[in-house]
Amino acid sequence: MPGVMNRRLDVDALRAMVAIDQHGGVTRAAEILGLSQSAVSHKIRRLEASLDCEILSRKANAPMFTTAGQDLLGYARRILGIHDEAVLSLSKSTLQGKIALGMTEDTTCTDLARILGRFRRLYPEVSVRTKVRMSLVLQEQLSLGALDAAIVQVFQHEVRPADVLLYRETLHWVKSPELILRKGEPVPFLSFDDDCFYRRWGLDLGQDAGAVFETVFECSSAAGIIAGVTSGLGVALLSQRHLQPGMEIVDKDFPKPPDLAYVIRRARNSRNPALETLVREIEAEVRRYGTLQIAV
Amino acid sequence: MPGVMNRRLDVDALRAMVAIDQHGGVTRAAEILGLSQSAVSHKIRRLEASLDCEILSRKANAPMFTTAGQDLLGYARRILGIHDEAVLSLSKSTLQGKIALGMTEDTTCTDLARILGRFRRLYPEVSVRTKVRMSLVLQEQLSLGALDAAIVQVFQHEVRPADVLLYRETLHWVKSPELILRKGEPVPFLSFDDDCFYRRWGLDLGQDAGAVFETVFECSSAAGIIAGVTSGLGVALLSQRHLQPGMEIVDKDFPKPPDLAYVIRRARNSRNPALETLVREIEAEVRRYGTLQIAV
DNA sequence: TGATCTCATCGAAATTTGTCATGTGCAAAC
DNA sequence: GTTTGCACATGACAAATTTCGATGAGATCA
Repeated sequence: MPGVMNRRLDVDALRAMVAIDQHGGVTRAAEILGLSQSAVSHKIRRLEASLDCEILSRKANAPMFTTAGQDLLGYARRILGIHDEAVLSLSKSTLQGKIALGMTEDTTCTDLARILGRFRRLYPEVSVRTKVRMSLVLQEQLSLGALDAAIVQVFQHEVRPADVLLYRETLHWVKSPELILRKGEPVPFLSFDDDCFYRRWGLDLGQDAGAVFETVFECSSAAGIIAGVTSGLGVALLSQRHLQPGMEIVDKDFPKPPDLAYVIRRARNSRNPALETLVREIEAEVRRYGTLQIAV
Repeated sequence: MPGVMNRRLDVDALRAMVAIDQHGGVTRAAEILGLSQSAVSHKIRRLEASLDCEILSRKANAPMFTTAGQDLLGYARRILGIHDEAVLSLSKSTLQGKIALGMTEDTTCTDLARILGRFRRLYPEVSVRTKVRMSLVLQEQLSLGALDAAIVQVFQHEVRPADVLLYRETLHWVKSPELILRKGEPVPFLSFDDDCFYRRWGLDLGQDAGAVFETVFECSSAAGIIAGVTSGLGVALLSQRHLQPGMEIVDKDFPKPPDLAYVIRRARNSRNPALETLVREIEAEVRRYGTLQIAV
């Protein structure tokens, strides 16, 4: 049995435990942490060896964590809380200035509010003003210099080297099971408004693949599109996060849409240390929790 | 500047910081932690690089820690407190049994009481009985099997492989500045009683080196010897911890005594898991705080 | 000035961590 | 029953990090 002196809990291993709990497994936690599945497995193994007790249950139909694992999770959260507070506190510098940050409706959520709130407490001399618009508008305002940075959706292949990738999403074709699509007839399409770049991709699709799309409903909010789908009004393109239990995925009937990427995009020639710090904070938080929770 | 994601504070580096603060320097902290001085120096350097701020002040006549370093010390203590509690809590097992522990008067202190108190709370089924005796008595009782373990003083060269070394001490020859030693006359010697192994070494010295020692005062407590020295009654051998501001160190006038070691010594054939756990707890605590504080 | 002490730095050895490939177990589908 | 897919574990090894010992640099004291 290792002596007490040999028992040192690695902060990153504790963070891995919390990620496993948060995301429901070793493999998903590994993705979030940017490690391989086996690295995370090794970390847990090393914790278990160090403490000489089991943390994850290896039995079927058992909770993921053992009782000891649950106890350690509690300690882990406390340690990580102080650790992260220490890191933030000591990183505090005399940053100042103004930041104009854009975001889309579906990234306007409590997670981001918490990030911004903490940022304000740490850097009271920095003023952050946020604008909520759709992605194409945000991109235009970036190029006009009206925004310093924005969290936008782009297609995976449109990600730029200077973008900070937050996470990716898959788009799905969805409809209600009660909606019957007849061959040879135009497909009723539920569309976000002109500023949604999904819509353009969907309409271009109508020409390229021979399928005919008829826009029967336009709405600028995801909630509206979701309601339209569940009412059986038509077919829509929705990201994975927006899927509802009663929806039918009909990806096989239509061309596969490219993956989406959520990125922080900065205005060109932006050399603002405060902005860099904010970007880093947002990136770190997303890395820890995986996504920015949807507001729906 | 490193992103927030790269900032991970190593628990052992934080522990090194606390040891530096506690013991007044990198070199002493390294001894306590069982590392080389350069390893501790590297640890601090890595913390500083990770946080991109200075922790130790490298200026003369400045406090050891910078302001940021002081802040981080506070966090470090909180993190280590939770960390160590987690380790102890998860190590709790169904230990039981009886332990007879011996200790010398000068290790009977609040530190050890705290250790024993915590041990009792974690392992309520284990009964610990303590006896306070001088080192030679304790060693005899160990060999008789009357004790399971004891914290004893031995000369450095008498440390056994199975002993758990807690810390070392230097012995000094001391007297009061008002005591004048005349050449050719016997040296007045203040002696612990027959059970103190210092005394035997000191009397043997009288034969080996030609100096003549005359025992003018016997006392079994360190406090008594200290009082005799400060009263100018004679010369005594005292450990570093017992030195008082008004004492004059006269090491150059007498042969250099061997260093002392405080060890946990176990009875032979002792195979008690509870005892092993207690030994590890004591060892860990001493490693964290350096010494067991004197009771004087 | 020389001696001593403390911490920093360098080069290399030792240790730890992460990756890749593969193994193992379980559940679902056929 | 077999096959397939998914999740985590394990082994070998490379990469990264930490530690050691030697030495350098600076400060202090006699």
